[in-house]
Amino acid sequence: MQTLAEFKNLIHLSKRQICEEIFSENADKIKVKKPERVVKNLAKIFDATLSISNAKGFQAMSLRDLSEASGLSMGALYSYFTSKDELVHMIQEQGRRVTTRVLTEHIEAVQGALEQLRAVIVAHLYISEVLQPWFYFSYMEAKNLPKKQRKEAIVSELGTEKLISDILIQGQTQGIFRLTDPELSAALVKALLQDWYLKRWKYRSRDISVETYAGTVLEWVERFVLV
Amino acid sequence: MQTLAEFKNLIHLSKRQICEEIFSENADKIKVKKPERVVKNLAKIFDATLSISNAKGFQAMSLRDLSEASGLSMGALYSYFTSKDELVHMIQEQGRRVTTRVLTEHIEAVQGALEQLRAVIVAHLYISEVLQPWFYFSYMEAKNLPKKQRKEAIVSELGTEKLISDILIQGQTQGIFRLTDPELSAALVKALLQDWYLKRWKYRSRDISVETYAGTVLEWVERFVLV
DNA sequence: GTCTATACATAGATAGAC
DNA sequence: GTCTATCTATGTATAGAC
Repeated sequence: MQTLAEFKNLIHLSKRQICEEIFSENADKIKVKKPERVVKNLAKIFDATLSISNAKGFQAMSLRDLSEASGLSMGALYSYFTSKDELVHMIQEQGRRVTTRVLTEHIEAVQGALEQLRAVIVAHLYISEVLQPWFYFSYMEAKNLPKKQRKEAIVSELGTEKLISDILIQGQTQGIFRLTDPELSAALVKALLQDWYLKRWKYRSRDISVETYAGTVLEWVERFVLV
Repeated sequence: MQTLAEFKNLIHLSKRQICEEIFSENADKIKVKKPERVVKNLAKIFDATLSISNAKGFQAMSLRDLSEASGLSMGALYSYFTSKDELVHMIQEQGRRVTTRVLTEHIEAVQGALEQLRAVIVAHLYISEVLQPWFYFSYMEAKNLPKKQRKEAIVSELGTEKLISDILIQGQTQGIFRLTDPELSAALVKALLQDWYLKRWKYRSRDISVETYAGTVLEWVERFVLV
């Protein structure tokens, strides 16, 4: 099984690079034009947003809180987004893009249903480890978002689940897996994957590493799906 | 396996009864004195609170929202609680009391580790089905609560998990179960239990009944823990 | 017991100086 | 580009009539 360190090397996912992507996607809405400055300040803004929101909720985070934590004045903040809703949208959009890319790349890198199942499980756990604040935020705030963004979140949730159920179905037609309901099985796998980033405080306090967790999930799933 | 209908008959859990308990626990803080009236209005207030909060978040629910949805004026609301924090505390407290009672009763009703494991899994799924809005609320809002209440929520989370891990350990010493890490296994079981009430929209849209879900979880868990 | 009216604080957002 | 000062809306909570 791939380790987290190997995974990190493979994906080259720097905070800087993510913010650069966000900048180029939202260049029209961001009033500041000097790329280097934008990237630096966006990183501060996103970090602070995730940190405060994950502690007490996005709605409860005032822009004065954000101003203080990010080190930018309220006026300056509004040079990087035009409303609180737009801020959360930028964050959501970018996290989804990265996640989808990483998962599909890891699935396509290997052959065979069992290998692909292992790949998607491990990749999901590792990417949620690397981007834990984003995953937690995304899960917890989804229901509080404006309607359009809520829809996007649901599509995304079902999308990753379909990656898993497709693999399960493929394995079943190949005679490798045996399942009564691949969709339900995929949902349960997803639940195990999500618990990692939802309860990270618990696993950390028990010194459970993501590799240990991944190993256990793989055992559970394989014992259930394999013929 | 017990059905949901049988479970409901067994626990005699009426909304009315729950609100009566809340009343007697908080008689000092509630200004209205006529029991019948209090119970009726508390039910309206709690229903509306859970419904609005689960749609857009407790913090985003204004007391004007709550006033409109419950049919009570803002002034009247404050006859039943003295602050928004106290309202959420009443709700949390009561749900926890009911849940703990139901789970321990169901565990103590049967003998043997495997039977107890089955009992706690099914009971947890069923009680979270009956009180779904409360479970969802409790999970989603826990991190946004004031410090003292947040602690209580964590204690409660770890408490139910310990019910499971104790059973696992007991089964292991009896030679019925084989596990490398009972605590981690209990955590994974809990994750599966929680997914039921966290994603109920998904399971409902797929016509998965709680009995079907319970059956699948039992299969997964048994295949993993049994020697 | 419940209502309406209102006090007071804090929220998001913007204008204009630098 | 960023700041301070400020506008307006909305929040929680309460007072006092009924």
